[in-house]
Amino acid sequence: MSYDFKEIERKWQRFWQQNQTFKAEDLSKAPKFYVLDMFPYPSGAGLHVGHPLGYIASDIYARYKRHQGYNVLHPMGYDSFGLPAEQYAIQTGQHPATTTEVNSKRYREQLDRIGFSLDWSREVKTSDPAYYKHTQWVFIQLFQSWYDKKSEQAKPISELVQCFEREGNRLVQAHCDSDVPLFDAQQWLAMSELDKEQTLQYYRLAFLADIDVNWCPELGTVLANDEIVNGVSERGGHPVIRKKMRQWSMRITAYAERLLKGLSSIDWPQPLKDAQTNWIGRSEGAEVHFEGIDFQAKISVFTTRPDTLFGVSFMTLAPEHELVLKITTESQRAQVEAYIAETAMRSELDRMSDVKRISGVFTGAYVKHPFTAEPIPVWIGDYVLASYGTGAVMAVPCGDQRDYEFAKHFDLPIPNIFEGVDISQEAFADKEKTIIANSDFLNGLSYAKAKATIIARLESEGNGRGVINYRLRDAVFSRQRYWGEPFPIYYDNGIPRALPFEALPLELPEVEQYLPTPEGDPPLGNATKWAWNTQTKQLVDNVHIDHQTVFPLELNTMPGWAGSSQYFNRFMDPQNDDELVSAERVNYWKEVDLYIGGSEHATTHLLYARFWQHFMFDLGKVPQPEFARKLINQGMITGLSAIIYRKSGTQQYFSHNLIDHKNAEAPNFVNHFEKIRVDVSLINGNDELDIEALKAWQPQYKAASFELENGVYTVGREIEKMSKRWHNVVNPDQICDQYGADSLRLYEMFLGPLEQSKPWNTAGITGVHSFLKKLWRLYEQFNEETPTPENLKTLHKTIKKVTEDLDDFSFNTSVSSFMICVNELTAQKCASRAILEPLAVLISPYAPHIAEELWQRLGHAESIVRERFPEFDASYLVESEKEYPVSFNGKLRFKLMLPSDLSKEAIEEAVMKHHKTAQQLAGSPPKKVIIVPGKIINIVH
RNA sequence: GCCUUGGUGGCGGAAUUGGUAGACGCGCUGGAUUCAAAAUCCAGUUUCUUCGGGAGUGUGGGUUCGAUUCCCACCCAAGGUACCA
Repeated sequence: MSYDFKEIERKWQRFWQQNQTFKAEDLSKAPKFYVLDMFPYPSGAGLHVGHPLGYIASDIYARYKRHQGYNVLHPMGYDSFGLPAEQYAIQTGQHPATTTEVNSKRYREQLDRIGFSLDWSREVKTSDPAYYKHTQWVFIQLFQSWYDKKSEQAKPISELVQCFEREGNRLVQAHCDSDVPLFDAQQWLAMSELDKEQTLQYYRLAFLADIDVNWCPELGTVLANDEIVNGVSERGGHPVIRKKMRQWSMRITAYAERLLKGLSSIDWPQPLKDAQTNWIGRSEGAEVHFEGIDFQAKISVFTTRPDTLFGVSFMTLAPEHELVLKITTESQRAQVEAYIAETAMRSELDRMSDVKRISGVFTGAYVKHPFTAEPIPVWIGDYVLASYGTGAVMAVPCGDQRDYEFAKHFDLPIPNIFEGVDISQEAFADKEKTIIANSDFLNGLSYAKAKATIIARLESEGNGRGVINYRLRDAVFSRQRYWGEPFPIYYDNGIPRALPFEALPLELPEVEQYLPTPEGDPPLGNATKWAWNTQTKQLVDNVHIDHQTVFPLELNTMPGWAGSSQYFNRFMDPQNDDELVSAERVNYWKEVDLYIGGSEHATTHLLYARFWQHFMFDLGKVPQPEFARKLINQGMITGLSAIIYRKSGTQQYFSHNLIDHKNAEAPNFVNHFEKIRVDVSLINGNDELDIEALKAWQPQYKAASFELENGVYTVGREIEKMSKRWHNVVNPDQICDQYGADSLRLYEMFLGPLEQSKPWNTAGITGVHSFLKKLWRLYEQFNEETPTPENLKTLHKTIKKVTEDLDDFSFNTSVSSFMICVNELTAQKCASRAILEPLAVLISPYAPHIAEELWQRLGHAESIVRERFPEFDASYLVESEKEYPVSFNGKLRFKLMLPSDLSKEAIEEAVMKHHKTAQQLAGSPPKKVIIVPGKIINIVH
């Protein structure tokens, strides 16, 4: 009987489904293990072979852990809110929910064919009201919380209100807006409801604020910084402008320090940790206040080099700085205003394209140096950002290259405050080698000492303080879109109020059009009827849920990352209607033990999800502040595009090597041809084009002529992202049809290290496929014979390697080990049950369908899934490796390799024996004998 | 510019703590089987060579008896980030 993978795979997929083999048991006595993939957005294009890479790896690991006796949670769902479905809706009128439904069904079919051991009973969709009810709940909790710096955690806003009623806000240490006014209890009590609320908005973790946003007129929506690439929207490439709008924000900055510190407690890839660290951008320094000389104000600057305070020769403000117009002298006013207008005009794109340009204007104003009282001129310049630090810098040209260039350009003084340093060509910024000079009480001090000294002095004299600054900004949380979670918020005379939990979910209403309203409201402004939890209708009856009338609803929706920020907890308890997750369940499953997904989410999903998890931890709802203990970034599988070359202006196509790709003078230089990408399925393993198939593919090639080399047309190849556009997409269904799911799984792993990105090339799959056929044959006539030592060595060598590989996620080399194992056993003519049984278990995480079938063939009635993973026995290897010889490499060096677990006596004996041999061969006694314990002995002449 | 990761045959990639570089697979060459093909199996496949042996893991140094592996400098590629004071 031959290896009929189609039949086998169908049979076992059905078996697993019918028996619910992979259903995770909640609150089991067995140790838990939670393996999670980043859930996909179900796009219309379906899966290509790049998508399942991470899923296959996590599936292998999940199956391995089951073999080790763990109760494994391995769920899957869909991140189903998103812009493509909405844009499709705008174009076709098709409801995004319908599109999403169709697409996720297709995803499910494709995933099922690969044979994943997923617990589908826990499937979640972020666009499902039963799911986003809990996303809305988290939002309400954030809205009802503030961050207490004293205890370093979030607390209920009601506590804050009590405190205000008791003593005002003077003693409150909260993470809040810097410009919150101070008040006492009486003043608080005297405030109107609206004023009270506006004050609370400075403290809430989810709050409304007028902020400068990136507005994309084309999409009619606000974009986050990370949704903009090179000044245009990531999706669609539309222009983006700056605009002030009232928006919901998330006070993620409150958690900056904890998000930074938390990184050391989790096992995530270093590049990802670095990306988050840089994104948070902690810098330690000082705030220094400079008194105005001819105006009544202080200007504060943030600096990381307070030690260079005596090197200040001017100050630069951002053009948007609030004091600019106030301090500008009459003689400079025209120039300053012109400069401000000019910078406001410049788009982000312009600013980025010439960052090297030096520009600025003198305001005419002076401030006083806090120690020398020298007058310091105040300039404005667009290299200073309004949104970082205080929007003002003290310029120390001798110690900062940008200040240096600015000073050179405008002919400002460059005083030197460094001992023994030449600054005639460039600034000196090496902190480690700094010795301060010409700086009064700082002379002779190092960077660190000078910094500490001056901060102490600034603080004692009241003109500054040590501060820690972060680059991280609060996250804008409103989107002017339809296809997202509605905010559970209504407005009572302009006061935002949260809906009661009993009214949730506040469902996404039907609309006629998915575009903004003529009045410029978001798409939800088109809705006339809203649905809410009818069971509790009476509870919200006093809230007219109809934005047309007394209590308008919030019309924005939440951004894409809202739904993915707690889904990992929801999988623990997906049917729970009362809570996001019950305490009982989350205390059993705790956290994700292995999380696999792409690195593109480093500063978005992964940062926001950590933020929400820390918040949930503060609420006491989850036992761990970090949601994923270990994370692996799988690499991207790129496509290998196939290119044919058409001579410009003709219908003649030239084979790849008939074209000169380098020499621009050649008549057949590549520039005289058009590069056209054709479907990769038209190409065979040798890069040869099937011309007849090409003609059948697109009619335009029927009339074309082809210039061949050696009778074939060879295509050019280029590695690019897999995309329909480039015709280089390989569909996993095709592979499953032709070679089977087990071949696909093995091949994706065999392609290379999991974390590395690599091109897909279907040609190589025959290797793993014929391996499976060999494996199949090996089991064809199993017997009950006792295995030979040689057989056992082969088996245990493989067990050792595969176990090690699984433990450090080098799945690619395991596939090689399996191949070697099967080749050796075939050569040894071994079909002993004692060998084949453990081998089937060993291989089952990688190729589960064939393993199940072989297991059954060995006479087992039960599925292989709960079988224990075979244990490695070192004695089988040692026995046969004792034979290792002394080697003589021609350079009077002798090496003796011994098995790793010999006794000390045995090693000494071996050394003495080979010492003699060495002497005989070399004609002289060895100079030295190097013994690396347990491993290798070198005898050197 | 800065941060990170990487650079090994025609190709994807192996190589324990430094210890026979190129495992395994693809491709290619030759052979067996076959009327023939497919499939399968066997052998060979870094490179140069006067067949003795040289050279060789991006480049140049260093440490070492010994370096793909460790250290220093540089080059190249990919990804992230950017006037962050």
